[in-house]
Amino acid sequence: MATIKDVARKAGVSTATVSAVMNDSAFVSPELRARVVTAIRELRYEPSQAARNLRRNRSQLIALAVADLSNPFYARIVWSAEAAVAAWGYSLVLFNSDEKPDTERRILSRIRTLGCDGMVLVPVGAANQYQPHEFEGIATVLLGRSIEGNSADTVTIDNQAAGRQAVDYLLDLGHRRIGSVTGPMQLSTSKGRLDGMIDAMAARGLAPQPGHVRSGEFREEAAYSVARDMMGSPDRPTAIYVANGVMAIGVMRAIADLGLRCPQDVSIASTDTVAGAGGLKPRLTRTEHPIADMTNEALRLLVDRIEERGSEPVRNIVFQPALIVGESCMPLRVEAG
Amino acid sequence: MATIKDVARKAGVSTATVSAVMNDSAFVSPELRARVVTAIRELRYEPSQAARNLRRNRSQLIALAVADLSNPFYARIVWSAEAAVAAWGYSLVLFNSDEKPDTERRILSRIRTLGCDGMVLVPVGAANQYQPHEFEGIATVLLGRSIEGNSADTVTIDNQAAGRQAVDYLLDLGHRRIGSVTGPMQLSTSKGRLDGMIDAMAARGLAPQPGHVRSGEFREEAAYSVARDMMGSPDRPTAIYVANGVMAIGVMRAIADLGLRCPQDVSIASTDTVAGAGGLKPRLTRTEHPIADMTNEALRLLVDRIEERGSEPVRNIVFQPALIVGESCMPLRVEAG
DNA sequence: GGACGTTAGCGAAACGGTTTGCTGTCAATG
DNA sequence: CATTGACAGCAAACCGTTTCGCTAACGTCC
Repeated sequence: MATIKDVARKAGVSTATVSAVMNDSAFVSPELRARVVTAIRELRYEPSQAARNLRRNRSQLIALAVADLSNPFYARIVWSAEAAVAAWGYSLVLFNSDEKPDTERRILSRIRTLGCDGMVLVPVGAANQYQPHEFEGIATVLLGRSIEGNSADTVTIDNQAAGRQAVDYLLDLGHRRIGSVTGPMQLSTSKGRLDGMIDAMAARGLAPQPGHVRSGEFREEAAYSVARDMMGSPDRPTAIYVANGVMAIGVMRAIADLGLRCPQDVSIASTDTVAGAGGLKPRLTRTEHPIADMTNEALRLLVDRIEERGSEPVRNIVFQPALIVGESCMPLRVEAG
Repeated sequence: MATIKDVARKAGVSTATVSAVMNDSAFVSPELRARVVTAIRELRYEPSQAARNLRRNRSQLIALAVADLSNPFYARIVWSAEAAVAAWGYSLVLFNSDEKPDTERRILSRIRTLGCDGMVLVPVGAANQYQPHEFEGIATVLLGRSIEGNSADTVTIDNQAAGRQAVDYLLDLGHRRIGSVTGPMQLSTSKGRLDGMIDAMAARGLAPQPGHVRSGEFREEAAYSVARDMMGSPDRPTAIYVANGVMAIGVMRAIADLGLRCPQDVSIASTDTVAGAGGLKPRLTRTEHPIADMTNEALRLLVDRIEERGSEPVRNIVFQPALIVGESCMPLRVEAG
């Protein structure tokens, strides 16, 4: 590996001049510049990022820590984030906390020692599990979920609106006994979506029955067993609002295994899905997030923080969900004429 | 941020001693060790990875460059790779070449300047597009696809076997007019799978009709238009072998849009799918790859190369595909008694 | 008791860049 | 002609570690 000294020697100049040429950081006469450029090409010189990092105290690395890489929703975020990070001239270091606060803690520490210039984090823990020093000295944007009391920038969706939209749709179809399969209650997303549901029902003088609201991990399996349990009883709901995409798949599987049909016997609406890349039948009625836009915005905010160093006020960007009507819902059949 | 010098001063020792304590690289008397440990804790000292990288010429970074992050197949690889990389004590830097050789070239250069200790690459170009120096001095494992003439370790599947298995299955169902929608011919995967198909047919004295073999980008849209074209003509095939998962979705969509049914009118078999996370209906008959195993193996080989420095012989690991029978194929209906 | 081996710990030289003065040159100016 | 200013380019300091080679101090053995 050629170093800057080799280039300098070959071109008959000082290393400072080579550095100036590399970075366009000072004027260099055309003649010398040409000699340097030639030497660089001939030696196939590439500057050592490590040395540069040490001196500049920068790493050109942006960390992304998502909650669950097996979830297509996060895979989609990763896709967008890679493109955005590259476009800003950084490289993406990827972490998966797998919804485990302990793993997340290790990741935060790792991000710190790697010296990443900034991080985009989808937090998985309850607000009180975070230490302030875990965020000190590193630009941070929280994506999708927020942490109460944390002073980082956030990019989220309006979860209450999502729950409200989906459940309003079910109510408009005539459903009254509506259940919900939702995520862990310590997460802002789960809580917001459920609140939205309760709002929507309350606005019509209704409330979900106690046994019809179940929460569990944001995973297909958890949703499957919860739904199977809930839908087994005779006073089962006629419609279900599911808080995320992979859970919706679990719920649909549970319903099929119970011998029920969707949408004829049970209507299903969800939030946040990318499930099945369009191939799932019936296609889910759902509220979608503008994932790519959200991710781009998160990186815009982050790069802004990294490069401005300024202490602008905290920014909380909230995106609105949009209802996408599929084939997973039907008007309530009146059971006795 | 406290440096090693601050710690040394506070503990009344030299930086060499602090370093020895940090790395357990030399014997330090219990007394001094205790003083150093205290100082480290009190100053909340964390060594600068940048300085360490410069000195050790290591970055603890492993790069993964995949061909298409929007493809669930690669998303699955990313998931496995993140876990494996973390388990080996490295961090994952992720790149997406988006099937573009130019982008890939930039990525390779970026990986080099970042000083990644190694890389796992899903190559997207033809063999003659690579310069030997692009792989010099950095441990490399090619995953999924190989590059003819390249001396890196590889982890691939037996593509011919995959094509053969899938097409044999279609032949066993009685199909004779079998078509194929496959990927770009400069890729080892596309070529191998098609060869396998041709082998299987040749073994029964058959050959695909010229217009029934179409290749295009490994994308849903490309497959859609190619399939629509091929299936529009009256002598259309009764079965199609599709070379990858996202293409299979495109083909199924094309068939539905042409008013044909799968499997009643057209049987479809594919290779390499993770499509639709199990939700796709009808479920595809396909040959699957052990993606997680392949990825783990790739990282095992890579870490081995990184840490052994030895010049063991090149290793080419080939995994066997397995046929998974879904509902997308039917026996050929005899058209005239 | 001197020669010699061990060994804990230290000082200083790397590692490969960037950046800050500083120097020497040359043209313009009074 | 002496002074000044602009400016191209350089030498050296610096970033925060690791590591090599050395030095004392100490115990051992003839």
